[in-house]
Formats: sequence, structure tokens, C-alpha cells
Amino acid sequence: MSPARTYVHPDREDIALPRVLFALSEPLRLAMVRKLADEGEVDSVELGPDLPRSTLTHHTGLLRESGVVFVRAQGRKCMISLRTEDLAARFPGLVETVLAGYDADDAPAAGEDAK
Amino acid sequence: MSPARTYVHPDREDIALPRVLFALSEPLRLAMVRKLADEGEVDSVELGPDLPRSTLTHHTGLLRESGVVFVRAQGRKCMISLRTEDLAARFPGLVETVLAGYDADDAPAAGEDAK
DNA sequence: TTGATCGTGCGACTATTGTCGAACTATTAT
DNA sequence: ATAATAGTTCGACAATAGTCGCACGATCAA
Repeated sequence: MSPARTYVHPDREDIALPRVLFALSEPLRLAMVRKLADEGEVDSVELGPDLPRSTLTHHTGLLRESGVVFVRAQGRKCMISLRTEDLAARFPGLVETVLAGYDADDAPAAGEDAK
Repeated sequence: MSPARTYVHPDREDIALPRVLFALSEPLRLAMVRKLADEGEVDSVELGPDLPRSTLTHHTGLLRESGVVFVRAQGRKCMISLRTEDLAARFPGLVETVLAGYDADDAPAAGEDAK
């Protein structure tokens, strides 16, 4: 058999806060993480159906290298999942808090000035 | 009298999550926010005593424009404070969670492999 | 008023980032 | 084997970010 595609991931202890925050500071990537938190492991293409493949690879690679997601090859596709446990161990509550803020960001806070 | 220095700050509702995360993703700025959380309002120079002034202005300006800090002129100095209430209203727990992770990041978790 | 001090704005430079097409490799189906 | 498909890598490009010297305006002390 041929060497299947492999992916390098940082160890849990090596996940660094600034890099994680940077990864989450990009609207596209933040939306990806939102989807991953909602749906668990998904096919990479679901994270950006309209994006050029090379752009998608770029963002998933950045999320992987910063320790936010885990990537595994599945046939010719690749599956992406949040490193929920590692992130919770290292920065408890961070992802939850950020995603809560993400919702607040474009959810007009029902009954405030909602249209 | 002359027009005292004024600073533009985004309204609370206009504070955007990605910008906040980006502001916090820079180690220097993260350290600044850490100090602000600990000490309240401080003289800007305390946030980076060794930095060139123009570099310091750059970072405080970015923190201000992203809605993380409030800046006011005090004589010829300028005082910086965290916009704690605004941030808590918009992204509850975010700053606390991030700073908790910041501590975990360079505090070797006493008794682990601490030298 | 004069001079010292502090922050700001500008400009230059370098490094990083995001976007994307094109060529390449791996995997699957026929 | 051959063709089709999915992801990766590379290179180019524009945009953005970080650093810092320098000149300028504001502020305060004498």
C-alpha cells in the first residue's frame, strides 16, 4: 500500500494561546469552528463549499497547526474535527465562550432592535 | 486653551469578535491586557516600558480601535483601561477565559516539570 | 517664553497573511 | 490501466501588520 496522507498536529502542551486566538480571529475560520462545534467531524469541503480548494487547504492547515482541529485522511477526502478535549484541557471554556460571542455577534439579540 | 487630545472608540454594539480576538492574538498586546486586568487604569508607558514610543502607540491604538481598551489623555500622558463592562456585555466571560488561559500558558503548572 | 517631555502621525521597510490558479500526488471507479 | 476526483504544494500577487526613526503638536515646569 502507498503511504496514506498524514498530518502533523501539535501536542496538547504545545498548543499556544496566541496562535489559537489568531486562528479564531479570521471570520472564515471562526465560521468553520462554529460548524465543527455544531456538527462534530465533517468533510472538509463542508467547511467552505464555495472556496477554491487551495484556499480551503490553507485555512484547515492553519487551524490544524494552531492545534484547533484534528485532520485525518478518509479515502480521498479529509475529515476535520475540533480538538475539543485538548482545547478544554488547555484553555477551559475558551471555545465555548468564543462561540457564544460569535452567536451574539450576528444574532440581533431577539427583541432588542431586532427588525 | 488648546483642544486636548481626543480618542475615537467604537460603540459597545460595534465591538466585533474577530477584531477582539485578533487584538488578543498578539503576545505583546495580550500581556498588556493582562496587566490592565490586574491593575486597572495605568499609564500607557507601563504597558511597554522598553518599547519605542511609536510602537507603543501602534499597539494601544489597535487595542482601542478594536474596542478592548479605553484611552484618555491625562496631561501629556495617556491612561489606558480595559473596557471591562462593554466586553462583558458583548462577550461574557471572554476576557476572563482568555486571561486564565494566558496564565496557564507560561505558568509551568507548579510541580509538573517546573525546574 | 523657553525648554524639556510625552504621545501622535508619517514614512519606510520587512514579514506575514489571504487568495487563487496551475501542476502534482493520492485514491477510487470503470 | 485509465480516467476521474479530491487534497496538496508551489508560486505569484495584493493587502495587512509589526517595528522604528523622525518631525510635529501638545503639555508642563521654570
